[in-house]
Amino acid sequence: MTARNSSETARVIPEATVARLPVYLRALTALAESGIRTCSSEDLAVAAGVNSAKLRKDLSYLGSYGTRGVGYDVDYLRYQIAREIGVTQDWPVVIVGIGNLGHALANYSGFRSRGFRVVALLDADPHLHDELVAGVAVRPFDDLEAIVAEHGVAIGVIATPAVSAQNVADRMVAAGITSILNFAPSVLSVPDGVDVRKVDLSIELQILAYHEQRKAHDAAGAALPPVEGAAL
Amino acid sequence: MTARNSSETARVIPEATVARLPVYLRALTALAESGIRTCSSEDLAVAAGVNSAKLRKDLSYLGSYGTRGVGYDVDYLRYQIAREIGVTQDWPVVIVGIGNLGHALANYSGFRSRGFRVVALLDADPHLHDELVAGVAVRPFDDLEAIVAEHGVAIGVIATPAVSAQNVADRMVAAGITSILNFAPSVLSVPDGVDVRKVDLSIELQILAYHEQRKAHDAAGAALPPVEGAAL
DNA sequence: GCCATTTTGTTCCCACGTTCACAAACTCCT
DNA sequence: AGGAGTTTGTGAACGTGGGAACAAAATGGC
Repeated sequence: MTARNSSETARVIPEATVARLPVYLRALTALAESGIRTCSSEDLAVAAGVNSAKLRKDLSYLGSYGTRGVGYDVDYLRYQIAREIGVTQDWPVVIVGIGNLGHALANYSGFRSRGFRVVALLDADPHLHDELVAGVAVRPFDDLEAIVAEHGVAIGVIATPAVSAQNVADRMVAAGITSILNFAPSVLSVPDGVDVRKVDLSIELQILAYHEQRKAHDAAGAALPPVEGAAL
Repeated sequence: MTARNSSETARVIPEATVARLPVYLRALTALAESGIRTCSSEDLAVAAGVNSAKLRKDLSYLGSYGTRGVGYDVDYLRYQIAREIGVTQDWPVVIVGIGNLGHALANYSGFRSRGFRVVALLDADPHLHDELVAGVAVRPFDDLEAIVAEHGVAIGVIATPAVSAQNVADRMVAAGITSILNFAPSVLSVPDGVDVRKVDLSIELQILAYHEQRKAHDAAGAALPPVEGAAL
């Protein structure tokens, strides 16, 4: 029951909607770059790959930013979503674990262009220290606390092997980080109030493999005659 | 109604359950490596970071592999889940787009250890051709069809820039690939029967940023008096 | 053999998310 | 100005998923 700002209405955006807002943002940016000034919910829904009713309901959680009979002003809606997500401000980020994936993340241009600024790359391996990756020098993991304090870092990215991940997360939380993006294949336990999101490359492939196997299985089952030979 | 195997029951596993099976598999592997032979649903639930009731319900979709009053045999359950997902067999995979992320994916050991074999790395850039990445030579993108046909590839990974992603997906589908893991920040349109899963690094960060902003906002809102009354 | 104990498998119920369908509201044309 | 045509915003129905609670089944002690 914290005090609510009077200018905001209900202000309870469902988690599923939050996860789609960045997709809408990207679609709106693409439309804007095509020179399109106005779009209908149907247009935007197609660009974002969702149902238009869902899109309208999602946007309605933010407010009434469209005009009936007309549609949405691309730039205006884009700004409103960006403000809602928080990407109009600058988010300092630290990346821990500069292996192959850490390299790729440090070089990923999609971060900087969306308000995320990589302020430090950390690794426990001394051989990597002072090496420049994407123009940023790799520093010792023990510098974590100083860097977090100096830059006011709230978001940390873990790209270490699984065995180190929990230790890194503990140190991050102790240093004051409250949001963690975890690429290590391990379950992190963190205190309440700390958000963790997990990206697991091999899990995604395994989900695909399951469906792939089912396709093959179903096809074989449909192709073979169920009557003969299939002794029960 | 396609013909069903007589030994299988309903065999409709919810999507949410499918997404968790790889997590259970990983947790079981960790338990097995610790020398644990038997575990309760509670033990496994803790290791996987889920509720034990949910875990039991998930496993019940596969069959009755536990023993009441005892628990689950770790190795047996591990095999059953692996078989259900399909990771007991070998899945040839092609990766298209050998930039920073493509490099990281090619080197990711979590693939090979789970039944996924990278049979080819493809890139349109001739400068990369014949370069060895993780022991595999980079080949021209135009070799896609030949490689898919030769190895019977069903799963493709897209790690190209956004502008190329749809074209790569179209070529993959035409070549016979029916499951795509897309790391490019773009919405792919594919025909029915083709599965696409999307991993978007910057979207994950944006979701964290939203929650981070809300934390800061709530804290400020609790400390400061309401600002302006924007009544209608 | 029988009871107490443990733990699974399942049922029931609630909350969340998705989709349909439609009234409200805006533009444009005559 | 008024009506026809669009398109948003939302209420209501529907489906999926999560969690508590419990009956069923196994073990072990006596």
